[in-house]
Amino acid sequence: MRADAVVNRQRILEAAEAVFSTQGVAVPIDAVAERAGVGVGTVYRHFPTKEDLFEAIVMTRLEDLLELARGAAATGDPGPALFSFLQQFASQASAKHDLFDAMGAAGMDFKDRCAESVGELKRGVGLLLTRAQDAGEVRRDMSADELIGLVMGSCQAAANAGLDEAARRRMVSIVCDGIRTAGAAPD
Amino acid sequence: MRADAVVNRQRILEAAEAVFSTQGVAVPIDAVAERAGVGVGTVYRHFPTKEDLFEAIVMTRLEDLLELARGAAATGDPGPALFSFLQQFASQASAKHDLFDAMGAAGMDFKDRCAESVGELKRGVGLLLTRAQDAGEVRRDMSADELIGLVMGSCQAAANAGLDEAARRRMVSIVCDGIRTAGAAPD
DNA sequence: TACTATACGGAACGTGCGTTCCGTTTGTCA
DNA sequence: TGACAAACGGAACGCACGTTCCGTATAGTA
Repeated sequence: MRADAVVNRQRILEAAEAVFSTQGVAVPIDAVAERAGVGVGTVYRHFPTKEDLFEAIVMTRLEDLLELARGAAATGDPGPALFSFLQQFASQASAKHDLFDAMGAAGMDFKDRCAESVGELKRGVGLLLTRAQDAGEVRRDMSADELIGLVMGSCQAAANAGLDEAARRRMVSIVCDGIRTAGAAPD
Repeated sequence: MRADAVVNRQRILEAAEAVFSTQGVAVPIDAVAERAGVGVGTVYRHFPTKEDLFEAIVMTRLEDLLELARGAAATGDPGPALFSFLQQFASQASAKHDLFDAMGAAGMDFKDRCAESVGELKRGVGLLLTRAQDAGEVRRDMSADELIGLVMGSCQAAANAGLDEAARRRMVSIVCDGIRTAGAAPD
């Protein structure tokens, strides 16, 4: 690969990361190209479709989150480990709007391609959840899907309504309190 | 207004109600026209823009919800009144996908037009909330915006993830439990 | 029944965006 | 430095969708 091609590829990835973060998947490819300082043709040589580019960005995001989940699983106290992870998850998702599109329905049919990674992340969260449930700190009548939905939903709603980070943290806290077993300390 | 025009207007409204419910605001006008059994031109004579049509549908939805909120406010026990209202709210929102678009960011700039109704609904929910807070049944460190965000977010996430009604009810229950003051009975 | 204002249908237009194409530029290597 | 493959830029294409336009059909009326 030619040297300038390597540089451009990197620039495109950085531009895409920035633009998708703030605008989500809906942003036109032209915006990515402009930000990267290249023509659209160049973007399409490196990433044959918009989905390919999006996939490249989101995959690393999902892997980071999975890493986070694994780290939490290695932490001592199951309940707090889960709650702390959920806050970090929410923080990531709020900063990177593309994650909404990746995990929810984005219109794009790229869901299939990321399905594996999303599934892996869900299993990771599931592990954290069952561990907390087995420790008796979290109610049993719920799934990882529902938990992720609650947290992602909060993030999305907070973003839509223009709420600040404090509000979002509070919303996630409410979810955490809601999944606690009655006996566990609410603080 | 001519008799056939009256009939068509009604058909268009019914078709729009049905189509927006299941597909949200993203559905093309052609789909509404086809379902109503009329041409697109006819749709546009009755509703000059897509936003006008959408507005007509969503307005009645918002009014219904406001009615629901007022009814709940007249109910005896502040806590249960709020919780029961939230479940009904969620049930409505899940059945009518356009409500997501109406209350969240829909891309469309029709938000301004419904802003008044949405604001009224928010105030209605706010009343229910403060009543429950004053009764000591719900935590004070939260706003109506956050509560609505939590419930709408749950609905949207449940819809995106293909979760069933039972899961959605559980999610809303978790939110309800999360906003309860520590002392209140979780059931 | 004949006339006219009203309403209808759907082809056509404008715009935005994903994607492709091709003439031009540039890195690489002898 | 000269030549060629690789890469570039951006105009152009195709499609989807909101909206408009106009020739045709029809409800209402005398």
